[in-house]
Amino acid sequence: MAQTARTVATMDDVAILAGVSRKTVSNVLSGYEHVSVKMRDRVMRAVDELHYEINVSARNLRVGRTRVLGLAVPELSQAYFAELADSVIRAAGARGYTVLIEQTISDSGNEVGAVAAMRKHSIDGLIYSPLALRANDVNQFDVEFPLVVLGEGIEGSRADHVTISNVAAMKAATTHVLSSGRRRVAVIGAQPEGPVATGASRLRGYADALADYGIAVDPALVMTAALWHRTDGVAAMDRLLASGVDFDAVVCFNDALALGAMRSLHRHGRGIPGDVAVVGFDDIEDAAYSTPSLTTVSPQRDEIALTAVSLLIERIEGRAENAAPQQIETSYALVVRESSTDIATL
Amino acid sequence: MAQTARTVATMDDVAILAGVSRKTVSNVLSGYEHVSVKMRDRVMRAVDELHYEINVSARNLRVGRTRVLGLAVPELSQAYFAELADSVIRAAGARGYTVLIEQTISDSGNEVGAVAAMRKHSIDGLIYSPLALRANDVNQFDVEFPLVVLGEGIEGSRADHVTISNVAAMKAATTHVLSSGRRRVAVIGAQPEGPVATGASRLRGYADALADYGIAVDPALVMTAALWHRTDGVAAMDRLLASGVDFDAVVCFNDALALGAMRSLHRHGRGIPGDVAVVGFDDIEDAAYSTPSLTTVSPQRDEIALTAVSLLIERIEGRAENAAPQQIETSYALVVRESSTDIATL
DNA sequence: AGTCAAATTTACATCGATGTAAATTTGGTG
DNA sequence: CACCAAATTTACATCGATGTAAATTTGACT
Repeated sequence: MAQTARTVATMDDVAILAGVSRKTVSNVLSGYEHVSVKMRDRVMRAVDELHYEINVSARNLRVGRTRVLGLAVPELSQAYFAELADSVIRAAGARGYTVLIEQTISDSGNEVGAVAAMRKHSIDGLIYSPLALRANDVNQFDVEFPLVVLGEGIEGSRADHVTISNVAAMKAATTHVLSSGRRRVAVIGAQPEGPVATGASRLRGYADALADYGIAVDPALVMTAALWHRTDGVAAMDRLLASGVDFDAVVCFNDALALGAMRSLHRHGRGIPGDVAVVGFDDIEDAAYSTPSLTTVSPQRDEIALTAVSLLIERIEGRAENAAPQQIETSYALVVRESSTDIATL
Repeated sequence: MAQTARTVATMDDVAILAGVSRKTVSNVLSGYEHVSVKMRDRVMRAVDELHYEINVSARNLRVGRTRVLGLAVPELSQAYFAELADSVIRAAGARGYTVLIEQTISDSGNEVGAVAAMRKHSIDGLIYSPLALRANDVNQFDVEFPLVVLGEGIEGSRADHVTISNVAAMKAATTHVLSSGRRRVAVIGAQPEGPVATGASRLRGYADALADYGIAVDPALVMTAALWHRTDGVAAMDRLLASGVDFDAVVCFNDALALGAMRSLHRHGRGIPGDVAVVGFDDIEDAAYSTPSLTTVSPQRDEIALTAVSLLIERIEGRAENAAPQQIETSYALVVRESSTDIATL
């Protein structure tokens, strides 16, 4: 019987052993306040003796809630999303919720709608971190349960949005390299298929920073990347180098792109930061350990996770039932490391 | 009402609309074979019309299963575990199961037992990937549901174990640097608090390789690391360099340690692979993109995940109820990259 | 001691799907 | 056309916990 599930005590068993009714046991366990100390002790003793654990399915069925939050991310193997998931799991755990992770890339249905249908009864709400949002993605958001989207709000969205200040953060990153005297600043990560929320904002932050220095955006320095994986960063930098255009810095829309770009630069014998300064975005763990270490924009992951989880739980537990959709901006910090400073930091 | 959960159709509603009994609907949906085509169509039309989705809690309560697998890993933010989780989620998904991830580090109870109690009714089985196992951890494994442990089996364990061939893999890695003529091979990752399964095996693989070359293990070259994070790799290499001992290669028990070690070497002006060859273990994504790229042992993550999920589901669905605990070794491959070859690969 | 309100416990229906076993329909045969 | 077996559908109890409302106990106060 080593691996066979044993029969497990039910609330009735506890009640019988304690010599009370089932409801009394339920009251004790759910912390109902008007229960005598004597009763509570008696019941708890029975609970301990039987190693009783509540049957979640039964409670869920009765209450209509599961205390499970969905988290939909493109794929966990991308460091940013893994670290985000880590934070979300902790934040949810602290509030007594567990997290079910969906990977939206290469799962059959890669839209919220699909997740929504599948999970209608198994999650109380969903935190959705899309790769990129387009204007007409709004209708995806019309789902059966509360939804918090990580990323900029889009016109007409009825979901809550939690996002870093993309324009300001990217502007700060770009200004950082400009302030060290560099003037030919390339950018990697623009979306090839037209503007989408996050990418568009980061591009604007880049342009704004240049504008402050009286520099016009040079289209030859704007590299697109369909996805934001390392390999796309390598490809983009390869193209940039092949084009022969002159540049002395590159700001990337995420760290994976930046690490890929550094890989390409290294292979082509360009010095970092001597020939080219590199800046990323996300502050994934690798950024601190790459060679050279990567200057990057650090979003406060824990803050994002906590905010998203709180918002979601408010909606779920009905305290914010009819409140208008919220759009919350979280803070960021520019972490300067070796890839953008000519003087070694250590 | 934007964010309020609406009332949702039940199986009874479908039955009424289709003009049949509830059980007939259930039969159609669960794929019972003796259902007329006419009936099936009629029911499915009603299902579509009402956008009916089955209530998982109710089904779980009735069948006593949840079709949810637990996955306990130390922390998702470590690339290896994130990539593993990715694979497990896909493998489980293909079998119609979903995955609930537990992080065992810094969650209140960091033992399987704790997970077990909490999740008794919410998961059908657990895949446990411990950081390190000691002999007396076996008693943790006496839980209410099927358990598959990722890592070497330990004496007396009644769980199934799925593991890479640690001795062989580490021996191959060590032999690789020896075969290129290096003779002073350091190792990072030995467990300071006495031997535990995985670390002990990898250390043995290292020693075996040296033995084949007639070299004795030099304790001065064996560096411990309490955890296997990048920062521990940095610390270990710092200590090694500070000790002044001579070495021309280092094999590490995982990639994070190796990347940390490379970071330290780089900072101290040692060339890789010129002065020191570096080899890791795990083949996380960063390994391919580090500078220089990292030679490492690649466990077949998908194979591990698939094997673990299959074993677990066999136990859950009762087809292997009383079979003896299994111990399955999965394959590995040595991926040679720049960090161990003097001739640049690209 | 008698009353009444508050405190506490109890009985019972209910959440939604499924297994069992009985009831009914369908179809093939002689 | 009657009859039996096979195919299909139906009724009903059940999984385990919780909310409602009624029943009972407790206790304060006159």
